[in-house]
Amino acid sequence: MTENPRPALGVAVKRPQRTDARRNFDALLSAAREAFAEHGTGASLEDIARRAGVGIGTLYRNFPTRQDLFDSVYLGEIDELCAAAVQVADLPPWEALEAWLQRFVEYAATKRAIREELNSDSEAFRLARDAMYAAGQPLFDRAQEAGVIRTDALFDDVLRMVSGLTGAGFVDEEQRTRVLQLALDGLRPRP
Amino acid sequence: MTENPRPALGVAVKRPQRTDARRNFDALLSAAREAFAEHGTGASLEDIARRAGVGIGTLYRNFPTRQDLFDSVYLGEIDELCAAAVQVADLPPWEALEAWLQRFVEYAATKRAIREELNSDSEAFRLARDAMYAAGQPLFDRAQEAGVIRTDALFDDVLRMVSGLTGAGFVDEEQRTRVLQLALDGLRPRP
DNA sequence: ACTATAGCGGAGGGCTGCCTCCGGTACTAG
DNA sequence: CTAGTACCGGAGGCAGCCCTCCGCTATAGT
Repeated sequence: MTENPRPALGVAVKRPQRTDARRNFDALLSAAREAFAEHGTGASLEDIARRAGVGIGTLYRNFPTRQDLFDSVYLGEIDELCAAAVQVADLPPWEALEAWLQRFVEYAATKRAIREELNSDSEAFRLARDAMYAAGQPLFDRAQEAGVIRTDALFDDVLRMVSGLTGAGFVDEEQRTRVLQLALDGLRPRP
Repeated sequence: MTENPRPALGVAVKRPQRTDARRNFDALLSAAREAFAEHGTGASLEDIARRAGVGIGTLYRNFPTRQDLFDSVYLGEIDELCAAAVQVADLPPWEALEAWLQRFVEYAATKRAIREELNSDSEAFRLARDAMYAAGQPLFDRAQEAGVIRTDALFDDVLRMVSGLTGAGFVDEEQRTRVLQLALDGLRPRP
């Protein structure tokens, strides 16, 4: 799960060579994932090191800045999300877009830090946003050309709408799905 | 603007008697409003005191806990928002609901702290949520009875959807309005 | 087995924020 | 004007976080 060496979105921190070092590296990554999800962007680095059962020095050696750690945790996942866009490509236009967005919300809903950062203008997240656009725009265009999305809607509108929904704190998964569908129905052409 | 003594939502901190003390009290409130909007719930209290040109002791005397300050800043405003629900009551059902929600988004969009807290389960914000429900539900019901809102939508869905949109970070006010309208269109009955 | 070295970890200095406490200030009533 | 007191403000103790530095340890190649 964490040992995937894929060069996510071009921003990378190199994984150490020695086996013990790799174990620590992975433990840090997974501790950070937890902490960021729980406390958002500002999670304590010392706490992350503690969770990982590792000295604070080890954290800093692997990830010199908070941003490095943050990027390592999330960019890979965003990458996967983008990849999911091609997996839905064989569905009908509307269903494909819907499925992808649903997956996006599902993913982001539990990641407080992602939500905080999504609207920020940090370097790495500009990349992430761009990637999301590159992945989603074709789905959107296809649906629009097929006439199942009103012509006055922009993909940017949709993405931001869905980003917002992501942080809305629903009572359960079911409501989340329901509301997303409600909102997406607003995209259909009015008769 | 800040000298309104209305007992907002029942949670209150009493405003001091002496004129100089009242000046400080108001200065704190307005500094806090700024700071909370800017840095969210975790804004530094010492910074707020500084902005208000007041000693930290004065802040703590007036607002013993962060929550007290927070409540004093926001509950009054929420109260106003609820009051706005009756002001739109003479519009047609759909337009009334739309206008009220639009106003809600407009208000909350600039208040980072509100967004953070809206989904929390803090005591005071349960009150606020309840008040919002009491204010908005009638608008919603009326629209639903008038047949301009699909029957499978719940008011809770709508409120959460709109809460979410509130934190979506749009490029400009125009986009915010547009997206909200898009999302709300999803509430209309499908032909 | 042995050694060179990649990697470890936590002590420590600096910083910021929280909150209390109390000597001093300045308003207001008379 | 004066006295009583409501109110001020910041020094100071505590806590948590950031980040660096360096003596020690465990690994990997021979």
